[in-house]
Amino acid sequence: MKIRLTDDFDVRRIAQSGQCFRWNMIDDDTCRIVYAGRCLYMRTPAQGKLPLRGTQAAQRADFDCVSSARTETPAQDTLTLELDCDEQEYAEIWAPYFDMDENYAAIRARIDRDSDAFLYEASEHQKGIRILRQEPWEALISFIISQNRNIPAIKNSIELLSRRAGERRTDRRGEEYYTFPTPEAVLALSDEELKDCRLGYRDVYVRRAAEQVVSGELDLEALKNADDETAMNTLTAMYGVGKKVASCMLLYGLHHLNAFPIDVWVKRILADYYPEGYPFEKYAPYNGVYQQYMFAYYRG
DNA sequence: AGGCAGGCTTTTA
DNA sequence: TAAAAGCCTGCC
Repeated sequence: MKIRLTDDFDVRRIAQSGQCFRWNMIDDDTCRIVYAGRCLYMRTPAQGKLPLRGTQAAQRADFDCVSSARTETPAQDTLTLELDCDEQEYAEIWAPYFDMDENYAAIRARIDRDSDAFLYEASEHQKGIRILRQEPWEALISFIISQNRNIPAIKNSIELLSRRAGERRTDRRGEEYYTFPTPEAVLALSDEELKDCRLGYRDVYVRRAAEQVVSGELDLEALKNADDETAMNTLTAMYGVGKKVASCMLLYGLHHLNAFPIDVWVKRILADYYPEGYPFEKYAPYNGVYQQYMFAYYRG
C-alpha cells in the first residue's frame, strides 16, 4: 500500500537517529523494520529529486544537497511511502508507531531562528525525524543495553538477544526475522545464554528488569499514565537504570515528549552552545523532540 | 546531603 | 588504545 503525507518523515534519519535499533536500510531507499512481532519493508521513492548516480559518497552528497535546497522552499512537498502491508495492519500497528497523529512540522515551527540558531540549524538538518511510539518493554531493555556503548554495538546485542529469546518468523519477502523477546522468554534464558548476547555487565540489569515485569512488581503499562516525576522515580529505582536511561524510557517508551535525556553528546551541546543555560520552559512540552534533533545533528 | 573516583563487559573506530 | 545514548559502589 501507499501512504501520502505532507508532514516530516525521513526514513533514513529515523533509522540513524539512535532512538530505535531494529531499522535497517537494506538498499538506497528501502528500510526493513522489525517491531511488535512484525516485519515491514518501507520504500520511499526519490520523487522530484535528482537521480542518484555514482559512488555512495556522491549519492549522499546529492541527497544532502537536494534536502537542504528543499528547506529554502516553504511550499510543502507530498511524500509517498510504499509499505508491504495492508491498510488494516498500517492502521493498527504502523501508524500509531510512527506517531502519525502528531504534526512535527508544527513542532519545528516553534523554533525561533534568530534567538536559537543552533537548534534551528539542527532541526532543519534533521528534519524528518519523528519520535516513535515504541513498546515500553522493548524501549526499556534497549536503553538499558545502550549504556556506555555506541549504536552499532547496541544493535548487535539486541539482535543477538532476539535470536536467542525471540520468535523466529518469516517476513513477506520470505526472509527470516526474530521478534523482540518477551520478559518471560528473557527470564527463561540461562546465565550462559544471556552472556552469549554480549550484554557485558548489563546482563544482570536486563535479567532483573525481566523479573520485575514478570512478577508484576513493575507495571509498564501503568507507567504510561503516570506523571513524569512518578515515572522517573519508579524507573530510577530499578537496578541499572539511572537518569539517562530513565529519560530515554520516558521519551521513547512512554512518549512523554518533554523528557530530555542528557548523554555525553547532549552534555557537550549544552556546554558548547548554551553556556548560559538551556531554555527548557520555552520549549515545553516538546523538549524531547528538540533534544532528538540536536543529538542526531551533533553526533553527525 | 551530594559529589567524585574507579570499575565494569564488549565493541567500535 | 580510547571512547562508547552510564550506572553502581565506596568514600569523603
